[in-house]
Amino acid sequence: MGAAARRQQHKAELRADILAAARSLFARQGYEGFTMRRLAEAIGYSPASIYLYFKDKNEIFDFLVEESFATLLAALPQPSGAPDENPVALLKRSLRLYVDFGLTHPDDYRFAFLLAPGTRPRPYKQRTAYESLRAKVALCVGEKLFRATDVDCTAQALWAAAHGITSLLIQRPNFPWAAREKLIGQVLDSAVDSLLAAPPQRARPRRRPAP
Amino acid sequence: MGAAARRQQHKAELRADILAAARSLFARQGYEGFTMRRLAEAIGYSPASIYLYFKDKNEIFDFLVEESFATLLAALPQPSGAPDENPVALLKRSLRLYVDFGLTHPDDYRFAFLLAPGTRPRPYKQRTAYESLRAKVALCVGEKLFRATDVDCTAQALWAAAHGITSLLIQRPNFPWAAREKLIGQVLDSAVDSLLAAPPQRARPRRRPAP
Amino acid sequence: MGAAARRQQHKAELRADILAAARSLFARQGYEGFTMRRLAEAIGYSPASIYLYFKDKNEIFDFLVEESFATLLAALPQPSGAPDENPVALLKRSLRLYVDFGLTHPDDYRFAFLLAPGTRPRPYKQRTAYESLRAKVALCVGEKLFRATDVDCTAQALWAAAHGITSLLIQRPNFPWAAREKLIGQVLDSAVDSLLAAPPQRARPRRRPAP
Amino acid sequence: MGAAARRQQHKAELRADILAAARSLFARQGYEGFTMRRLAEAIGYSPASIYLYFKDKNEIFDFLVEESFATLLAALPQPSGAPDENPVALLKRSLRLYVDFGLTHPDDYRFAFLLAPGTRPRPYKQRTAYESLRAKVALCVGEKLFRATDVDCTAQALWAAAHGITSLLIQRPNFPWAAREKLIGQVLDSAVDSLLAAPPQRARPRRRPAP
DNA sequence: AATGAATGAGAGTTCATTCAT
DNA sequence: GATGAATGAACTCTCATTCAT
Repeated sequence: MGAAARRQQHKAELRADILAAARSLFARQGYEGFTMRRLAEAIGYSPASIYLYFKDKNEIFDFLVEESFATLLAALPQPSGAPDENPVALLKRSLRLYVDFGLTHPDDYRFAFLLAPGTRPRPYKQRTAYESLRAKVALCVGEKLFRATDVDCTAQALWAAAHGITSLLIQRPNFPWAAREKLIGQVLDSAVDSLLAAPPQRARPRRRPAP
Repeated sequence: MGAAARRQQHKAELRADILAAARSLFARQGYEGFTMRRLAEAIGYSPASIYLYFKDKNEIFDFLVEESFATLLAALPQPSGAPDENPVALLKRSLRLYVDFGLTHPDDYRFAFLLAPGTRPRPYKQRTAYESLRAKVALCVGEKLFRATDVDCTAQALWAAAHGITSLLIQRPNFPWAAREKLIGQVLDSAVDSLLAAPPQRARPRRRPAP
Repeated sequence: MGAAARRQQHKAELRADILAAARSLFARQGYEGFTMRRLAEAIGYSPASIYLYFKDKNEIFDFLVEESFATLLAALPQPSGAPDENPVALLKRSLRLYVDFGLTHPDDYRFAFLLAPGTRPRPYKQRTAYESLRAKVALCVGEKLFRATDVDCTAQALWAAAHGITSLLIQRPNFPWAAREKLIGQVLDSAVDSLLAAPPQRARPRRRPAP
Repeated sequence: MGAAARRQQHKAELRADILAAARSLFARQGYEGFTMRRLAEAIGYSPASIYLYFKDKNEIFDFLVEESFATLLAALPQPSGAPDENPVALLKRSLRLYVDFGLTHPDDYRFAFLLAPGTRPRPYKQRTAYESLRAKVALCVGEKLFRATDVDCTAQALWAAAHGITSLLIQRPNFPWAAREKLIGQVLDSAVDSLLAAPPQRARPRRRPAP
């Protein structure tokens, strides 16, 4: 029994090693630049061994995509997570977490949104991440905090903004970007604030003298 | 003479055919997935024939990237194009043209911004497109039409928004997007309007008379 | 254990087969005329298999050149081999062994001295073979057995003679050569005997008794 | 007529240009490294044009080999050239001219004796050059100037010596050779002098008779 | 469970050569 | 006479994958 368990554990560990190495290679070399030989080398096993754990190169790729979405979902705040929080604040926090996830897990983000999606179109968990965002937007709309009422359109516009800055920062690391914090803040604030039913504090020109 | 001219023209046409086929293949298969043999098949010639027109695979790719940027630049409104236009309106029109370019020339957009930029880092015309946007933002800032004064940060935030919606629409054609017009409008309006020194007309709750 | 050993041996044998076939092909076709495909066919394996044993075509070629020089060096008599031997006799024996090596290992000789040396210039073991000859000449000169005192010039002249007859016999197998033994003997004897301080026994008309 | 003659001459000139360029390329790159494209470039014509003058690559090569032998033959002294000359002196002069020809026309020498002869075995004019040497040796033997009586064996031994030094000097230009003049002299003198019926004056310190 | 050995398929590229113009 | 255009065949080398051990 102990031996079997140990074997089981070794197998799980090796599988995890393969996936970790594969993720790094895929992210660094792209789908086609990735080779099973290099993966085998990276984990210190023979190429043939990989086939004991995965059917083929594609299966590894697909698994990683799924996993990356799962990781992303886990990183986003759960709708029920902070019950008393202002829905707009929650939304902003979510968007910010989304961007931060991309910047701290660029490989995952690449898998989820940037890697060869045209070539290999399949219905991933992708939708779920969007649903998570949509739910938070729906909350704001439901509480009439937003002028707009089209939940889908609004959620998608926010996603576009968040994805835009995230993907650019990841894919163009050598571009002379402005201060990262300020830049991300401006993108997200612009996207959210302009939706508010009442102009946000910070944005309103104070003291309007009576005519 | 007539024969020479005809030959000249045929050559130019074939060259254009090769480029068109190559662009499509690169965009659909990525850099590594693209093969000279498939390109040859696509144009109905032998692989060797391609080498009469281009030195190698790389030269084709590089040419297409440059060309795509050039096409994009040509599609953007020239700064001096409409002298009397409101700078903000010009900026909005530019962003809209940028998005439209991506949607009507998705392959070009892919070459310019989505294809394997990390793997093959080279100094493309990329920067010029950004400069074009930056100049328009500078105009708005110069005329104090924007609250923000950091030209780079603002321009980059706008680029992020435009790129975000463009790339998502291109790369996820099967996603159940909201009405395209409305969606694009919302993304760009949000991004620009929130920058304005005075709240935009349309967005401001008109003087609500005290009851 | 037995299985591993058997595998080991098979691998070594196959490697040797590849080298043998490659040597023959290189010698018959020259560097450029040699192809990996033909080599693969010659050994009854796929082209890809060769790459399990050698990095590339160049590595095979380089190995064969080195090996041929090593084989030649091993075939030459060691200077300290026969301490009591007359230095001139040792020298003659060396030259004769050199020629015999070329004739019995024509492919090796081709690699060492005839194959595309201008095109692929590299610092092979070449020099060592010459040093071996030079040392023997130096012995003769040191013991004042030769008239000449320029060791290098003498050694090189002897090399030229030996190389001349060897290379001609190898490269022109269809030429109507005189009796091989006699021919080689004449070339080498001429080259060495003419160097002797005192006319060699055999060549001098013995003590002519006064009539 | 004038036009036709001019055309004729142009054709002959171009043909000569092709051959000259081809010789240089073959000698520098070897048989396989030579390409029709490079040849075309060298002469400033299109590859197709070459085929108006020569059937194919092989024909060019074969012609050059023949031509090189012809050039060599022309360089050797004609047997009847210097009627009163000492046959041994004539022989020595011939051998020396042979070596000098190789050193001053290394490309020709390569074609005649060094280039891929195993791969493309054909009955060239080769024999004639040997016959020329053989005739001179026969003269010496006929006049009893040599101890040896085997004309073929002797001629071949001399050829071997001359070829040995010539080919080494051509193929190993970077080897640290002794003074060229001295080296060639030693090789040829050794080869010829050792054949003489009576030891040559110069070489043996004869018992100096008291005056 | 692990792998050494092997390979069919295919990559980019270059070649000698042909032929209509 | 000259060539631009074209190509079939061949090149070296790498890939994902299989299978006996």
